[in-house]
Amino acid sequence: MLSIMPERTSEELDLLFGALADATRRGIVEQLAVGEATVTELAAPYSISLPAISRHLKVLERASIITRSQQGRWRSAQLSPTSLASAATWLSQHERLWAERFDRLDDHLARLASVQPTLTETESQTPTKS
Amino acid sequence: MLSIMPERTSEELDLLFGALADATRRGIVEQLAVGEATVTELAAPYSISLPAISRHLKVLERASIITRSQQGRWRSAQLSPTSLASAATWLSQHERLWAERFDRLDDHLARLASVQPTLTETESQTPTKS
DNA sequence: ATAATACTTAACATGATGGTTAACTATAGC
DNA sequence: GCTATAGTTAACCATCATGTTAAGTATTAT
Repeated sequence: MLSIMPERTSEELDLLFGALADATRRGIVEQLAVGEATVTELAAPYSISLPAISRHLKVLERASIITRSQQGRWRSAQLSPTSLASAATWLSQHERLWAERFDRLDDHLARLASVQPTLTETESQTPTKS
Repeated sequence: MLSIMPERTSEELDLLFGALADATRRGIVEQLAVGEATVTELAAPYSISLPAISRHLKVLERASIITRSQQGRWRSAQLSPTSLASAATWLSQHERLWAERFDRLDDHLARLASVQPTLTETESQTPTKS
């Protein structure tokens, strides 16, 4: 398999998936997907304290999901280029072993690539036995 | 036949990503990708106790990553059809916002799709764990 | 019936998480 | 210099996670 992404160690994957296993942190990632933001901006949607946000950011940074920079007294966070892809790669590698399921994901991704989809559609759940 | 995954609640994503944030559990998923296996078989590669494995399986089950069945006194685990796709979907939806990175992943997936193996065998258990 | 096998559940120790408030650092503005 | 602003670090607390061993359940084998 062509290596686009560097091999992640097990610990790196622990950090990566672990960082995503929290709603606040996923929210921050979503917010950062729109664009770079300061800590206070990132904290705004939540009712938790700034130190709590600060620590969430540290978790995301340790997982290489974000990078941080400072200008003046403002520190901004931005999404790291390849991070989430590592998680996606792990998933796709294991999904690959279920052919139809993989196809479905691939189809899904292909559509996402082309246009902005309307995200509600009845789905046909076909339980496939291995 | 676009099958967008069902919307996952935040808690479901917590469980999903949280379950993958552990090397032993990812190992179990990898093992199950080869085929269904019993608890003892799944435990074999690891130096931890059976109760520990048993609990890991419960975590994976709660995250809907696996399902379990019982025949006689043997309980086997099998990968659940749509589970990992939910995580992959979340990732792809957020990756989408970085065009080139997404394209790279999409390309990657497309290549995987073309070399797709058909792995529909029964019980070939090979405890090769690293 | 008894014993072995394949697990699970219970009880417990320990460390990691996620939140808090209080105190600290550093820059910006007056 | 003084004060407000932006953020981090420290200390603490409650809860969850992950491992252990011991005991329990259910099925297979003798």
